[in-house]
Amino acid sequence: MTTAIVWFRRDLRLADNPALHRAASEHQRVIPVYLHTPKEEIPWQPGAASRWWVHHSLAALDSALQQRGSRLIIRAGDSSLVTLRDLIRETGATGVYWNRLYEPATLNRDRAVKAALRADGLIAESHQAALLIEPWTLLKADETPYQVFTPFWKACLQKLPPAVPLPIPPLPAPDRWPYSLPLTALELLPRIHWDDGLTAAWQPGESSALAQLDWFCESALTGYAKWRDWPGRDGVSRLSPHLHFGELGPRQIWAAATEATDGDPLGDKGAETFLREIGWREFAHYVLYHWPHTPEQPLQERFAAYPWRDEYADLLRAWQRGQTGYPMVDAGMRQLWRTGWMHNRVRMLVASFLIKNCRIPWQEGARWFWDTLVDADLASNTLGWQWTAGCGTDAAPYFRIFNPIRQGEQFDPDGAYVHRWIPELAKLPASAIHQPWTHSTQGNYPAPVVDFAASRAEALAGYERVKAG
DNA sequence: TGAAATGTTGGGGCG
DNA sequence: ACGCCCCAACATTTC
Repeated sequence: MTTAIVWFRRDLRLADNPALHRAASEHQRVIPVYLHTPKEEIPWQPGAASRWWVHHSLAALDSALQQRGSRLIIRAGDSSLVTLRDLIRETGATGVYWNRLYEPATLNRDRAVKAALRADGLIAESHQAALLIEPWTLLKADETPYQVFTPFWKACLQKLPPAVPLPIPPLPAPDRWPYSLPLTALELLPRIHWDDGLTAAWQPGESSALAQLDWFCESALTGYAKWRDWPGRDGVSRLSPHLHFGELGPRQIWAAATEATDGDPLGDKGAETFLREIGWREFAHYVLYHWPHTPEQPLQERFAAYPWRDEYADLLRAWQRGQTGYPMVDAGMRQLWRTGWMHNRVRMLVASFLIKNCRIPWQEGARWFWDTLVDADLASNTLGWQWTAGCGTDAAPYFRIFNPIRQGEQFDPDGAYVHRWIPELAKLPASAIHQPWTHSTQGNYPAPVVDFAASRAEALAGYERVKAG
C-alpha cells in the first residue's frame, strides 16, 4: 500500500486530470493537496480578481472531492518544496504528481522541486494537462520557434486531434488525513466588499465549467464565427477563467466541439473559428516559453524607443474607471471593473485606445488587466498587449489603430452593449450612442479625453521614430 | 482579429 | 436616344 500526493495548482478539476489519474493508478491512497505560497520567488502573483476566483474554485474542488470520499488538504508556506516535504514526512507518501504550468518562473521552480524530490528517493512526475501542444515540441524547419500564428497553428493541426479526455479515477482515502488549513486562512477574498459583480457574473468550479461548455456547444458554437464580435450578445464561450484555472482543459473542449459537429469540428465554420481561439491560447504559451522576457519587455527591441506620453496619471485613471468619453471603451472598462471580464473584441479596442490614442505604455494596461481580470493569464495577457502594441510576435502593424466609433457602429449597432454598461447614456438613441458629443442630452457622461483624429496622427508620428530602429 | 485614402464601376438624372 | 456627370457602392492601396 503506497500513498501519492497530487499537487493541485491551476488544474482544479477531477476529470481529464492526468496527474490525478496516474497517481490513482500507481498508488493505493491519494492525498489531494493545494499549496498557498505567495512569498515564493515567482513574479506575477495572482491579482485580486484571480484570488477571488481561486477561493471559490478551491471550495468547489474540495466539495467535489468530498462527494467521492476524498478531500482537499490546504497548506501555506514560503516554499512549495519545504511544504511538500512536510506533507511527505507526515503521510509517508512515496510519490508526488502534478500537471505542468508554463510560465518561466513556475517552470524553473517545478524543475527544482522535481529534482529535489527525486534526490530524496521519491517518485516525482509532471504531466501535460493545460495545453494541446507542449511549447518545446514544435519548431520551424530551421529549428527556430514560430513567430507568426497562422503557420504555427497549421503545424499544430498536423499533430491533432488530441487524445481523448481521461475519466475521473477512484480516489481512495488515506487511513488518516493530514492537517489542513481552513480555506479562509488563505485570505483570498477581498477585505473590502467589492465582489458583488463577480458573484453575479460567475460561478467558479469544475461543474460550472462543464455546464458552460455544454451551453456553449449547444447554443453558440455553430454561430460563433458570426456573433463572437458582438459584445452585446451571448456569442462567446466565457470559458477563459475556467480554462485558466484548469477547471476544464483544452482536450475536453476539443472533444466537446467534435461531438457537437458530428465528428468534424474543423469542417464547421463556427467550431473551426472557436478552436482557432484555443490555438491562440496555445500560441501565447508557446511565445512566452520561447521569449520569457516578454511580460515586461517588447519582443521587438526597437519599440523601447517609442515616445510615450510623459505624464499620464490622470489619463490612465480615466481609462481604468471607464471615463474616457468614448462609449465603447468605457463600456468595456466598466464591464471589466464590475465583472472581472471583458469581451475580447472590446479588449482589443480598449488596448488600442490606451496604447495609441493615449500613448500610455502597454505595460500599464497589462498590469491593470492582470489585477482586474478573473481570467488573467500571463501568457495570453502578454501576447494580447504586445499584439495590440504591434511590438510582439505576429504583430498587428503599428498603424492598425482601432476607431471606437467605427467599432461601435460595426459590432454594437443597436447600442445594446453600451446601454448595458453606461446608464448615463440611457436616453440616447442608437444613432448617437457611439458619439454622444453630437447629441444634446448627454447627462453627466464625460467629454472625450483625447481627440481621436489628432491622437491617431500623434501615434503614427511616434511610430515613425521607431520604425527604422 | 483596421481605418482612411484612393481608385473603379455602374446606374440614374439630365441636358 | 445619347453622352456626360454625379455619386454611391465596392475594391484596392496606403498608412
